[in-house]
Amino acid sequence: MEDVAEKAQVSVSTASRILTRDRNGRFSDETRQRVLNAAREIGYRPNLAARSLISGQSNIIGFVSPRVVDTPFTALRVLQILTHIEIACSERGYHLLLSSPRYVNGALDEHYMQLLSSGYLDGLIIHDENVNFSLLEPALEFGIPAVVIGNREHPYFVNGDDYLGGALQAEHLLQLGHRHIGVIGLPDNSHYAARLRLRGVMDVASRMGVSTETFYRRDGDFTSESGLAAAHYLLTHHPEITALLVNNDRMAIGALQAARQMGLRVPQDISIIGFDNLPQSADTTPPLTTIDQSVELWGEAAVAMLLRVRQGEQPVSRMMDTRLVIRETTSAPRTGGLR
Amino acid sequence: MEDVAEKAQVSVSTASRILTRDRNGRFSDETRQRVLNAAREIGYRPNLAARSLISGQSNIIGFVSPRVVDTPFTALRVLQILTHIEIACSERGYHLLLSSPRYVNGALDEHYMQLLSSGYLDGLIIHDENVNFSLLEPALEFGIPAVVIGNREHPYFVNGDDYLGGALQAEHLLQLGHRHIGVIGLPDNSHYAARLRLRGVMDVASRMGVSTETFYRRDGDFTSESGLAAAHYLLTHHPEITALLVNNDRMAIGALQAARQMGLRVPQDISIIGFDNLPQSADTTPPLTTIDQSVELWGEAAVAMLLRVRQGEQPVSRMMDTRLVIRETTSAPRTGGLR
DNA sequence: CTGAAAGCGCTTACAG
DNA sequence: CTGAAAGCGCTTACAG
Repeated sequence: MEDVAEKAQVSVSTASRILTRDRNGRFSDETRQRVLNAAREIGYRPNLAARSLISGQSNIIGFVSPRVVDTPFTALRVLQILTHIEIACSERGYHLLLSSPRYVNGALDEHYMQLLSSGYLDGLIIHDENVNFSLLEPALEFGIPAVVIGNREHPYFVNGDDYLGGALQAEHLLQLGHRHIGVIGLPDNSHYAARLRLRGVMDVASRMGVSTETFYRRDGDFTSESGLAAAHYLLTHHPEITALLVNNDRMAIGALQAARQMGLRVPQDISIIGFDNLPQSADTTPPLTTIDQSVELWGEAAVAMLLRVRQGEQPVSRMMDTRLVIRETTSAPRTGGLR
Repeated sequence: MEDVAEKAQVSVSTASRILTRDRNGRFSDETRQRVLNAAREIGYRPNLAARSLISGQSNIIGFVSPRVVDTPFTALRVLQILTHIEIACSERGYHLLLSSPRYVNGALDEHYMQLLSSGYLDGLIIHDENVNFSLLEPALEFGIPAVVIGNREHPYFVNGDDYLGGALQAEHLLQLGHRHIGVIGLPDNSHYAARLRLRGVMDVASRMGVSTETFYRRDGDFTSESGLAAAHYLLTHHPEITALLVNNDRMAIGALQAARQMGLRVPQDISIIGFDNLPQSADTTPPLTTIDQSVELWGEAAVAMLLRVRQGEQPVSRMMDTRLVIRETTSAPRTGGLR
């Protein structure tokens, strides 16, 4: 920068002001040109660390998603969100720092704390789906502006409407005529979204006057293996089941395998509906009926919201569009009754 | 930091030295304790931006993967690698900065250049698979230590053995007795890996004395849709084909759908072999035979290698284990001859 | 073993 | 419209 100033025959202050597009103080067009040219010739690029030190701004946004035991559980959804966060950040000139804090002995890992206090972060997008612990609180303690994905207990969040999604799942199956339904869920005290999805299911049943006594529940753990096991269990113990309502697509894909292994045709013998509409869900055999939550829009929404929070505004949280995607794994139950 | 020094009744210099575990200068245990305690009580955490400014070290490692047009082409593999890079970084106290540079009018985007010159990066892991442009060169110009994934023209790389993988694909199919083989590849002038895979295929054929005149090739573009289209084309135009050898799993999954749509049974009527062993490839119907390249180990390997490069060492590049994973989409061709 | 002082590369009141 | 100077929070020769 000194070199630039010298070459343009101005002071370092002037160079700095022109290069940072200081809104105050106008400069003669001529000076500006001299500085800009000099910078270009020298190939000057600002040192962000120095700028960050003094301005308190780093132009770095953090995205954190907890690592739970060994399960990168919602990996695909996280990737989708991450991809779009990266695009949104880069369009706005921000860099993206990624971290996946874990819990060791019930405490957040030191590395995350260290990041929060590093001065590196202008803001944080927190993927905070787990009921049992929060990545948000420490961030708030450090005064870092934050926006949350996956949980609605924070003033600023971006989410799908999980309750509505669950309702759509149940409505679809019930309208098709299914009454004996296997529900593959997630443990109640794990994720916000899972709880809401199931609540939506139950509320629709009661609204439609359908008894949930012939709903049989078996929980999985996000993975397709657990979906396979749960489906196998349900279909074996409750042969009257004609449809499987599954809490996420990964487990639904497992359920699809279970049906195949048991020699059941989908959807003729058994209907299956998932939740998430992963990219791969259109490619299953047969293609999966599921719930879409426009995750491809979440990243942009989260970044935009975060930047407004930084500026002291109070943006309103967003519930993204949720809709039923009917493909080929659902149909009316066979009239013949039991399989 | 000043507060810590004051509280511990030492100079700022001393506090700094103790807190950074300066290898030189020993300190009386008592002083050290005083400083450490003071730091703990105050909840002192270093400002990394300042440290970075002076030391020239940021403790940030960058991972970049190019965004090619609108195709987040190897998205799943990238995620797998990214996940493990993140783990490896965090275990070593490094943070991870993510960027996905694009090309605008043939030039790398300004945002990437800005990142390179920001002083934020201690090193770079570059996912550089595309033959047509390189993210590596600009990094080297800025003198940033770098390690490459997906390309072996750089001194330091981590890769799978794509040539061997292609050879394994072909060998498997040929040993089963297939001679009329549809090859779904990628354009020759796109990716290093794709080219090598195909070369392995061809070399094995000639080594086994099998004519490749009954190999029919049709290229896709990574996506399952393109795999579906290519498979459909091949199976329609060359009904004598008994096996499909596909350059990646995403396209293989599309091929699986094509077979299904055409009423062909896999593997009885048509065998299919993919490449990558994506997490979802075990969950297809039927489960996909494919090539595994231990991608779950690449992240750790890349980070370890990068850190050694930073220290001025010259680590040897790594070619990761590549092996055939036989599942249920391949079998001997039907003896009856044509379908 | 410990401290005073300079300096990393930038920005920003404060003067003019 | 422009410059001299202080300072962001830390580290590191240089002395003692």
